[in-house]
Amino acid sequence: MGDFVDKARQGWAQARPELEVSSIEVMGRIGRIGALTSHRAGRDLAPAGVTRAEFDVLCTLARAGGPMRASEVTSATMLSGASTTKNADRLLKRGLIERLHWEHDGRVVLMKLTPLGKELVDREFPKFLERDRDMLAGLSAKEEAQLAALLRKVALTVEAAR
Amino acid sequence: MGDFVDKARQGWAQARPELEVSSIEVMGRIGRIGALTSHRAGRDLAPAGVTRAEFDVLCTLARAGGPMRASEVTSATMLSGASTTKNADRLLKRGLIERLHWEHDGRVVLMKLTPLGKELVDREFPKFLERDRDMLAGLSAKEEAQLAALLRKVALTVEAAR
DNA sequence: ACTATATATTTTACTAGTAAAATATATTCG
DNA sequence: CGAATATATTTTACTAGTAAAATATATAGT
Repeated sequence: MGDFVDKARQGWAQARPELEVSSIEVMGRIGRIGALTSHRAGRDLAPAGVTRAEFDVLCTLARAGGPMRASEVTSATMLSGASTTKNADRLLKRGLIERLHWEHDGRVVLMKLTPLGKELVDREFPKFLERDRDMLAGLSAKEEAQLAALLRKVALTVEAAR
Repeated sequence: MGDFVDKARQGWAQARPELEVSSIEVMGRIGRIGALTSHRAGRDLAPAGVTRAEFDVLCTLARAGGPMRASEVTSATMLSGASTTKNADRLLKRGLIERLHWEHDGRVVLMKLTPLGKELVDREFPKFLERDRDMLAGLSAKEEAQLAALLRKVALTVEAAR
């Protein structure tokens, strides 16, 4: 009994036996796991009234600890600047963040969690972490550490490739 | 010099030292690597005139080797059924797939690559694999196999959690 | 056979995301 | 200083994705 990538590999072995597809064993699984967990998080966040992307913004601000430039939020969330503006509008309307202007540069917009936004993160982020931990339940502590270290290497390569 | 998740962990350690966030070492990296590679693939596919999602449909059909139900394409690509219809419309208009009807069940729509669609996959999929291999260049063969095996375990858990 | 129910896909109405243009502010250099 | 250029964000116009309703076909129960 295999996972999605086992089936995909079998398919390619039949359809294009000459192709060296082994890299999908890693990259294909990363894509699949990422998509599944992102969908799942979106579903679980619906009752809280925020989308996956909005929650991502809130968490980014929560771990920054203080005001953050819109452009920093953009690069952390990997969305476009236009999306950051829209997410900020929606979060503002719900009273979860506030917009500030920076005295040293009038072009810059700072975003900051409101107490209500902090509450939402305090309530939802632990659930998010718990779901993530559940997905790793099949691994020993040692395996989890090994996996993290290997992924870190890949992440550094991918981030360097821009 | 750390990756995105190293920075995120530092942030949480400062902002919420009581939270057990170690699972982001794995799940956060999976999400980040997945998003980065997906963006990259989208950019690289633009000259070929297809989106990342459309290419995913074409590859799914290519490795199936023959006609596939629309619903099977939907579950393989993890998009909604409505998206499959739209992707099929666009790919049809470009002459990359054809739609067939199944004699045994009139509700079913079958999708199948045209020779032009096959050509596109034959041309673009190897580039896609090469980019993936480049992202794994920092790993030894043994490490890559280890990483694949660990991810497979996680994938099975995540897919079972459906 | 006939009604009710289930299934596969498409359509509709809407939301979220983006690229490029527009706006506003800052910096540089003659 | 002041014109040209650079930077940060927002607006505009558009594309892609979705949930739910609609459509079409199939299956089950009587």
